Order: sequence, then C-alpha cells, then structure tokens
Amino acid sequence: MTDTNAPKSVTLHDVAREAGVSLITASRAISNPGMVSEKTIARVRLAVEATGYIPNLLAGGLKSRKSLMVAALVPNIAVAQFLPTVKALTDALDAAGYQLILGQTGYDHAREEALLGTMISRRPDGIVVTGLIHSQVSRDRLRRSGIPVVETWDLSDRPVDMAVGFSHVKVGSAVAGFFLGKGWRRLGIATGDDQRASVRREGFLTTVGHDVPTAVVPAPSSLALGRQALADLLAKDPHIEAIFCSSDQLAQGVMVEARARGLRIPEDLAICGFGDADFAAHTDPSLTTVQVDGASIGTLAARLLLDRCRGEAIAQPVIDVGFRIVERAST
Amino acid sequence: MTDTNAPKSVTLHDVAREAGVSLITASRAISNPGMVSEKTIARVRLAVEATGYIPNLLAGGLKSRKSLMVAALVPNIAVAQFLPTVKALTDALDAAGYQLILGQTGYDHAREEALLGTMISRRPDGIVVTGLIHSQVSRDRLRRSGIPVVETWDLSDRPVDMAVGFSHVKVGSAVAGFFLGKGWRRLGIATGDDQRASVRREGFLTTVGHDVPTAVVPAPSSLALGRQALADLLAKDPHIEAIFCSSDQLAQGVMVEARARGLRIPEDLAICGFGDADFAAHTDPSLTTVQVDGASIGTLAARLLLDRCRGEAIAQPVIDVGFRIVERAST
DNA sequence: CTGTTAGCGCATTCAC
DNA sequence: GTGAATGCGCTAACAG
Repeated sequence: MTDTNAPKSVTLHDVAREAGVSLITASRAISNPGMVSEKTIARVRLAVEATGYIPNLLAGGLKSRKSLMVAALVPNIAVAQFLPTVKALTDALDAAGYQLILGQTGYDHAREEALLGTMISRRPDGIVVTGLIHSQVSRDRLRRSGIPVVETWDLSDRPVDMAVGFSHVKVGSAVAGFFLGKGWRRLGIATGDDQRASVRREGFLTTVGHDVPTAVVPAPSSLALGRQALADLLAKDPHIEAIFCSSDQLAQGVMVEARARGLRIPEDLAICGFGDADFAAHTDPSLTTVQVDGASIGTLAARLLLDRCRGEAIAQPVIDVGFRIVERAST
Repeated sequence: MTDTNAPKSVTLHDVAREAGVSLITASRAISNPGMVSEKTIARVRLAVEATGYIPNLLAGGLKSRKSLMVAALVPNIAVAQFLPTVKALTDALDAAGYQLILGQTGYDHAREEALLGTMISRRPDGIVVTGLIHSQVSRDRLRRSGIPVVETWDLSDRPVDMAVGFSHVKVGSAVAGFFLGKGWRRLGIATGDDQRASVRREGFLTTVGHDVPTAVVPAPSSLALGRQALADLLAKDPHIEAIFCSSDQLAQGVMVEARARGLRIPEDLAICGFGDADFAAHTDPSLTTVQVDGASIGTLAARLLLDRCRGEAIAQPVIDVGFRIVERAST
C-alpha cells in the first residue's frame, strides 16, 4: 500500500494494520512469538514481508531500556595489539544479538573522559574500556549510570565494576627476572609513553633493583620509533646487552636498527618484545616476547557483560588471564 | 558489589525542575544554546552539574530522526588491510559527533545480509560497507531504508548509493603488465577466495592472455596459508618465476616458504603482494606490493556521509582513489 | 526568548 | 490469546 518512495518508513503500526491485528500483537508475534498463536504469527510474518518492515530498535530500546549495544573504547583501533580482543568481543556479542560501538581514546585521558560521556548518552547495555579508568569524574559517572563496565588489559583491586586483564607489574618483573637469569646486567628499556607500558617498566626496575637506560617514544609505538629508540639507548650505553620493548612493533624496529649497525642478535644484543604479534614468530631472528591472550580478554569481557545483562550474579568480577614469556631466537 | 538494579536515571525533566525552567528550554540550553539567553543557559548548566544529568541520545534520536551513528561492515576487523579505513572513518565521524557501530561479515554473504538488517534496525545515519553489495534483497532494503550508503574498497557504475574505491580488475591487469614487462612468463597466483581478490585475478588473467597456476586459500589469508600456497603452486609448476599474491600476509608466507626451500628472491622467484601492509617495506627482501590508500577511503566515505546528512548535494557519488605498484626488492 | 502541545515507534503494564 | 491504554525521554512544531 504505502509503496511510495517517500522517506516515511513503515512502522509496526503499518504491519499490524496489514495483518489485521493490534499493534501489540504484531509486536509480540515478532519479538515474543511464544505468546501468540501460530496462525497470527503467520499473518504477521506475511504482513512484514508485504510492507518491508524493519523494526526500529531505538524506539523499542527506549521503552524496554535495552539498547542491545555495547560500547568499546580502545586507544587506537589501528594498533594490532587490541585487535584480537575487539574481534573476540564483537563475535561473542554478535552471537547474543548485541552490536559494538567503537571509540578511540588516542591514549588521551581527556578524550577518554569525553568519549565515555558520549557513550553513556547512548545508553549501551555495557561498556568495555581498555585499561583502567583513572579519572574520578569518569568513575563516578559510570557508577551512577548503572551501566555494567569491564576494564580490560589491566587489573585493579578496586575496579569501577568488573575487570579482565593481567598484572603489568608482574610482566615487567618477569622479563627482568628472565634477563637477569640469562646473566645479562647491562639492561635497557624501549617504551611507549602510555600508562600500562610505564607500569611494566616500573615492575622491571623493581626487580632489577636500580634504574636502567630508557628510551621513551610516543604511543602508539611503531617500527620506525623502535629504530630511533635503539639509537637513543646506544647513545646512553654503547654496551647495552638486553632491551625490553613495550611492543613487538618497537622490538622489530630495534632489531632492524641493530642489524643496520652490525649488531648480532642475540649475541651482541638480546631483545624481548610485548604482545606476541602475529609476525613475532617469523622475524629473523624470531622474537622473544610476552604473550597475552587478547582474544580471551574479549571473550571473557563479553561473558561478564552478557551475564550481567541477564541479571545473573557474577561469581568473579575480576579475572586474571595471566601472561607468559615466549622464548625465541632474539634472546 | 551490590548495585541497585534500577537507579532511575536523571532525565531532562529533573534538570528543568532544578533550573526552574520548562523542559524544552532546558533541552535548548543544552543542544541549541543559540536560542536561549545567557542567563538561562548558566542556570541550566548548573542544574546539569547538580543533577549529574547525561542526555539520552536514543530518546532524542527517536524524535529528531538522527541517531548520530554510522554502521560499518568489514569482513573481519582482525584483518589489518581495512584498519586504516576504519580508523580514518572513526576519526572523521567522531570529529562530527558521530560514533561507529561495527559489524563483521566474515566474508559471508548470508551473514552480511543479516547484519545489514540488524544495522538498518538501529537507524544509523549512514552505512559503510566493505566491497559492493551484491545481494538484491540487501540492495532493495538499503534503498528503501533511505539511509545513505557508501560501498568501499571497490567501484561500481551502479552503486546502491555512493562508492569510494578502486578497480580490482585494473590492479590485476597492472600487476600482470608489470610481470610481463620484467620478462617473466611462468606466472602464478596465490589468492584468497574472496570476491575482490577473484576479480583481481581475472584482471591479471585477461592481461596475461591465458590461465595461470592458481592456489586458492580461504579468506582471511595469512602467512601460514601463504606457505601452503607456494607448495601448491610449485607442485603445479616447479619452474614458476613470479607470483601475484592477494595480500601481503600471503606474500610473506610465500617468501618464508621460498626461503625454506632454498629459492632466492627475486632471482628464482619474484613476488608481488597486495595492500602495502606496514611490514611490507621491512621484510627481507622488502616486498613489492600494490599500495592502496585505505585511510583516504575512510576519510572520503565519512565526508560523503556527513555531506549527505547535512543535506548537501553530492557532486561526485563515486570516487576512484586509485592504487599504485610499489616496487621493492622482491621483484 | 520561552512555554505548551504533540508525538517519535515501540513495549510494558494492565484488562478482557 | 489478544487488546487498550500509557509512557520511555526527548524534541519539532507552533504558539505566547
């Protein structure tokens, strides 16, 4: 009937009229078929076909207070490190009928705060953030919003709500222990300037027991910045033996620069990365790195959120997924 | 721990009461300050602070028919190839106050059709899809929805609405021409089984003038699949001279396998990838590949969508961003 | 400049 | 099983 190309979209009202039933019956036939007779369902289904009806989730969500959306904040979607998490999160949510709204904070706290505000205003059924939320304003707003929140890729004994991650202090400490166990004493760090990398550095220093030469590069780190970082570190200590890098990209840059300077890896210089990127096993030499199960983080975050949405009790609101050092040829 | 299940959120109504103004005045003070006196704005602003009000965009969108969301469909977010596009798109949209809803089709047409339905039901102000939409059902539904659509990473003279991409036939043809120009005659193709890669292959074959040995791997392609693909191709032609790979990941795998078999690159075997991934310039030897400006695709798609949202006329609804062969050491 | 009146499209009460 | 009201929270229209 209303087949004019006018932008007047067809609503449930049109479907109900077409099917000769009331609005609410049409609604139930579509989203709650158990409550309606087979015959009516068939009639409504035909009417949907005939009218080309596509439900308006916004309108439904307004009343039911369910948006079927989850907001995810990452520092930078182009940073490969968080991709497995985003992918696993998207897949798990999608299977439950939820979609992801993406936001990039750019490693910027002010930006994160603003973005959290926008996200809350969309009334998602859950919010996943990368890292811990440090801003008290944001923490308060999130709490008052009542929206389930999962902080990921880090751990806290006092999360806003829930958390899935691992201890960056322990990572730094473990790599330092690994280096020391190898007998290396002239150590160095090449690190991005983001929060979590800094914490890994602190863990490293604590275990080493003293400060070490450090090259800091702006996040997100990259191969090019890694080359620069090695130049930096060699200027600080020409006889440096082992370097802990805050990402595999950075480590790769350090390796490239090392080779360009005629340094042998690992004989002259040992290198450990972070993240176990897909290329880490295939560089030459292959890269020793800290492996983190980013996909699990995403899957677990989704499960926490979905459980919460179903009103189930959360047995364990803080989950440690751990990490492990994968030793390859670069050490 | 114990959260009240229904923390009745503060609404604009509360703000209006607190500020002693009417609902609509509060609304305007927040989202249309030009229409309200300075004094009133200040009063409302104070009330917002006092109540901790965060607007509900869903409710506003219902009436104003603007969701300030754009849906983006990619085959797989973990495939690095589309990341620059997603990033540029997110950034450009965010600057205009729009957020991105992400969907993954998994290179599956049925899944894409279903996902498009879900996305339409969220009434986004725009939809960006990767590749062309081939399903007639989807094309019709999109058209009827009246939502602006940008098809990306490909071109069509008959787009659903708008398109930003390049010709995959021409890419295949250009690489074939490049190979032939080098004097290579025993050619091969290692390709993912997705639509666009297949079209590149067809372009390649047309220019070569005859069929060539082809190893097909399931998308998304990877380094591991590349190793397999080379084994495949060598079985078909042990004296193959040059291979066109449908992704840099695949090309990297071919290179690794070639080296494992004692083949010299490019003397024994020349390799050309596709996409110019960040690692392509840093493999050993560095990888010749087809460079595409993925970020531009995202930026242009955002611009088209935003212009359309502002009701502006679109001068050029189909934009060709082109491509170029970056010659490196692998050829 | 400000307020009143109507809804946006649907789902949650209740009735029948 | 089905239906009639009622409003979710907000904003276009018009008024004043």
